[in-house]
Amino acid sequence: MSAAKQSDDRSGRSLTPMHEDVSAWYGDVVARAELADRGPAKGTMVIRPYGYAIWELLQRQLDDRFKATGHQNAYFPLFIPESYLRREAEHVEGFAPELAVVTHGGGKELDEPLVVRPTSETVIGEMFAKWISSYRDLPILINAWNNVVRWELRPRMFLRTTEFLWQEGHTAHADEADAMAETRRMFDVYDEFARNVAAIPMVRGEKTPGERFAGALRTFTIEGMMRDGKALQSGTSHYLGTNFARAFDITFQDEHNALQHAHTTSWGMSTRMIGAVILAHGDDRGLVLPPRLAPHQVVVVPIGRGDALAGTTAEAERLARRLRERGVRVHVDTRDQSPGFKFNDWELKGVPLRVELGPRDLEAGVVMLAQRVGDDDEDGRARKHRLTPDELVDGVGARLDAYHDLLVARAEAFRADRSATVDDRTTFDAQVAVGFAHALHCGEPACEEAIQERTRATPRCVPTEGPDETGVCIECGRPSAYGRRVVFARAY
RNA sequence: CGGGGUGUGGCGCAGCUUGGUAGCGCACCUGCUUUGGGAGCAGGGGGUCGUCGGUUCGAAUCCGGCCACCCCGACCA
Repeated sequence: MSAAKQSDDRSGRSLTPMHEDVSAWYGDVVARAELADRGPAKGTMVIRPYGYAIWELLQRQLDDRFKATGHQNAYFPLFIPESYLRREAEHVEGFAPELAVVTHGGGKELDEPLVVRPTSETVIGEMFAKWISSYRDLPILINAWNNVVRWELRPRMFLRTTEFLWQEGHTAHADEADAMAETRRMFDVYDEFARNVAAIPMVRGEKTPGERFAGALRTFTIEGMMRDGKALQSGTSHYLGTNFARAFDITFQDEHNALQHAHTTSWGMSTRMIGAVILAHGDDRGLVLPPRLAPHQVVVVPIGRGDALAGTTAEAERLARRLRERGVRVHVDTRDQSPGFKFNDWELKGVPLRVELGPRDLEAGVVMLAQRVGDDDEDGRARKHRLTPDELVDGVGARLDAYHDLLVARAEAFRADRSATVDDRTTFDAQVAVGFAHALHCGEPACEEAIQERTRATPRCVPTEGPDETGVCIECGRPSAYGRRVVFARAY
């Protein structure tokens, strides 16, 4: 980034405007909202308390969904013998370029190098083989919360770092139908989670062969649209067939004494989802957090000086206690800063609701309420509404829910505005420059590459829902594949 | 790996052309005054100028090597 394109005042108070330079804006927000810092080694990231609090909320709500669908958590090792990766041909090929390999330990060269897991299909396959011998052992439904390492050439905070946190689900089933049902079930869980927790409407679909997970037969993905019109893959669910079962001897005896290979699945969502939240909802004032992921859903700012401040602070604490009783995450900002500073700071940090409580309010028995987005005045500032403490406390749950719905509706409207069905190349090229293009495609990898070469757009997915349609490929004119339109976009 | 940049207090930068031993803004500390949209004044702390070597009486500045990081492409959750 050239110095000239950066904000005039990156050290000061203003963020780089999003329309000016999304990349600089993103970096500013991550730093100034105290989500994360760069680690000392290239591509590494320190997740700061505010950012980690978001991750914990995400983690908990996603984990609840895994438990509700019958999964159990377990932990598998960080180090994997290098030879394991080689056992599944496509899998090695896919991951070889981004592996970190440990060659020395305890001051000695290792007999066999150890790979730092880029994902755990192989170790888990090995363990499944040990644990499974009968159809009665199936299905086995496991999830692991861990860190993985993929050597990245071009890191970007949260979106693509060398080490990242995620969960990886791994299951084994007696037959294809059961494994496919699992693949789709978790795909639905991710989609539902993205919408109902992260407030991001997703395009649901299946990856084209070229974009599939290395070693998978089918890969399902949820793709969100970011504020710059680019797509972000936010969760994937794979049907692995018997590929890993054959590579790791995951076999069982069925009801008829016949030896069979298990059908496996895997599915993951990562800290990248935090990047999705930043890029899907943020604006020129900074972060915009969906209430279910906001570490503070409400911030109360007491105003005044001297005795008056002591009075408003005491009242703010009382109010906070009442809100907490309703299960709301509240923070009272008692820092020695001006009110104006705090308003801007919490807007930057994306807090959904702000309550101001000054001497005049205390006198009148009211509080002032402002919300982060969706209710601005002509000057682009949040409108302030006068409420009694009772009204605030009684209405806060509904207000947060409405705010969540507002974020979803806003993101849907934005996506609709930036999506189009296109049938000619000129329109296609213009469309992928600003958003999603729904187009017919022949399915040939070479043709996908030609499109990417020219427009930097890739097929994101073949939507799972939507009308059947056939015709000719937008690029080469040959008959279309998939029986559906394909969503093309530039992607993170 | 290709292309483009940058390395100077915590952050952002100036100084380098024309060598003379480091400065500005923000942040930080202290005090007083302030507090309804990023407070003011005064005082103060903090930097072997990425690194190694060379030139020179003297190097942030000139020369050479090395290293690191950032941005744009190819790979990826």
